[in-house]
Amino acid sequence: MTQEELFKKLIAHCKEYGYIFPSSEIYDGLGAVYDYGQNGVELKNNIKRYWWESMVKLHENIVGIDSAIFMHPKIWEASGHVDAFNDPLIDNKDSKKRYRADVLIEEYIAGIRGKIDKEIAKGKKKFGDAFDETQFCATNPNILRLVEKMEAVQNRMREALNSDDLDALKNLIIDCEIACPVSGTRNWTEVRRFNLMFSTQMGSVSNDTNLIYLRPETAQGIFVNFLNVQKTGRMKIPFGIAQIGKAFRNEIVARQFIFRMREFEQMEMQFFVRPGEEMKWYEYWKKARMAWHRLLGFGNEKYRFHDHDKLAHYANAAADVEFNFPFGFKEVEGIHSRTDFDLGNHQKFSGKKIQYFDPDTNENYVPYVIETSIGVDRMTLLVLSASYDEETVVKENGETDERVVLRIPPMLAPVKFAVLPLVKKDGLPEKAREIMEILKFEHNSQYDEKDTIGKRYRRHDAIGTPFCITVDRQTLDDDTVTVRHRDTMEQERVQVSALASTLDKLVNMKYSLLELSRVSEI
RNA sequence: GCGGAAGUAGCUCAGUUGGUAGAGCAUCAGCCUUCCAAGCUGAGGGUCGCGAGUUCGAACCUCGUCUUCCGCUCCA
Repeated sequence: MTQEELFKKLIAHCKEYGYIFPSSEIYDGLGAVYDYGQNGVELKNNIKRYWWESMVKLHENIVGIDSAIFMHPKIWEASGHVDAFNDPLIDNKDSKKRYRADVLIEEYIAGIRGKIDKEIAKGKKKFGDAFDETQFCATNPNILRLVEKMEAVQNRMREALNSDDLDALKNLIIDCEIACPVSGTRNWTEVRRFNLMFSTQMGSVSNDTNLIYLRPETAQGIFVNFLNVQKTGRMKIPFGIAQIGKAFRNEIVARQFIFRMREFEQMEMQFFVRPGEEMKWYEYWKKARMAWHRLLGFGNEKYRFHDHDKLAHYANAAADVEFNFPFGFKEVEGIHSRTDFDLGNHQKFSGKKIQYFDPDTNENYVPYVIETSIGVDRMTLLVLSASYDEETVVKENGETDERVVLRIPPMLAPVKFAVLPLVKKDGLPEKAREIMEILKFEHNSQYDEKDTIGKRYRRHDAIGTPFCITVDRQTLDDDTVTVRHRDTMEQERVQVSALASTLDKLVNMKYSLLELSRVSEI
């Protein structure tokens, strides 16, 4: 089976077993929007809890917040999103390549500048020591012509960008005879502007409304609350603020199931540090985050770091945690050293002093920030794709059979226990209900008496239930049940009175967190 | 956005040169009772993605449109 087939099967499985549905499906769906079903929401909540507790519960210097999706429009100017997320784009119809229209023109201008430099170099060679660059440029006809052309192009571009005239940009590209570097043709589409931020209006009176953006990332909610949290929580640097929440990006291309959605959920933690110490903490968080991933036990070889060469406008170091999805190694989490860019810019744009007085150094400064930012939906997809397995089982009579099993780490599984009476008579259902009444207060449990026991086991394999507890006639005699393990299909007999405590060790998240706190110590 | 592939029951898919829809599994009810999915009986469920066009007649042909998957690009 190819990875592509596997991915398609996974998507079908997610729908069939109540994990993930296309949004608005009865109306033909809505592009790149998905809903989580009865099992998906449990898995997603467990992932969020694993993250939140590993951050907020295990670190006494990390606290959480929950900031609003609507924020003051100026925040997105300060963060750089208004500029960075608002590109004029143009496609070459032959090569199918997409470019930023202004970048194409900038490159063209750079080309002219190169020609001018060449002319100057020629002049230098010709006149030697007597060469006067200013004089030369003011008189050389070739240079004068090139400069005039360059300035004309620059002016036209500036004018077009300032007046938001996309047709003028297109015309400029046509007039300059700019060709696609790949195809070499000048077969261009219209210039279009893609604002990656969703917007809406705030205020109900139409002529008195403000344009409000849906946040494209949760991080800014943390930065603008830096002082609130630092002061009210009496936080001392280094400390972190964590947040889980929805963010929205109007992606041009949103695909690959829940990997890239227009509405998505992030788990972000901004860690504030003393300037100059950021690289130490950057390394710390790279290590700590990788440990968090690896503890899930999907195999260390499925993860790798991708260090960025080209950095975003806010960062001085950045790495991605990549996971080997069915469609290749892709980013699931980013760890960024954001310097003082965000807090500094908010200080500038808001006019409020956003600084920290460090009692150890007796200094006031704008803290540096290390960010860890992970996509909840991507993490959910990671768990599902890593857990999905089609296993060939050999039956007692020698025949082979296939079972589909989601090997979700027990602490993340939507349903922990299934309580099953072997048959639907002789008081077994009643006994099973009794056990159910105990277990349902411990962990998410399901009762099922329909169909043969084998069918029920397979049904729970398919949704990833780690343990099936089967009540048989022997249970009525000695108060023991069979515990059937999802991964090995092995069974053991356990006293009903010991059931909750025995199984708790296998499914309770706290044991994993304990393990994590050991491995992340530096 | 452009190109490629696809869309028929909850799922996987049949459906002949155009003649008003089928199977298996699943679901529900009942019978049976057996620790690894296929025992028996019965039932429900589809305006064939949507909209036009051609035709006496369209799941099938034509056009448009929507959605999904793959490639290009970006990112959590």
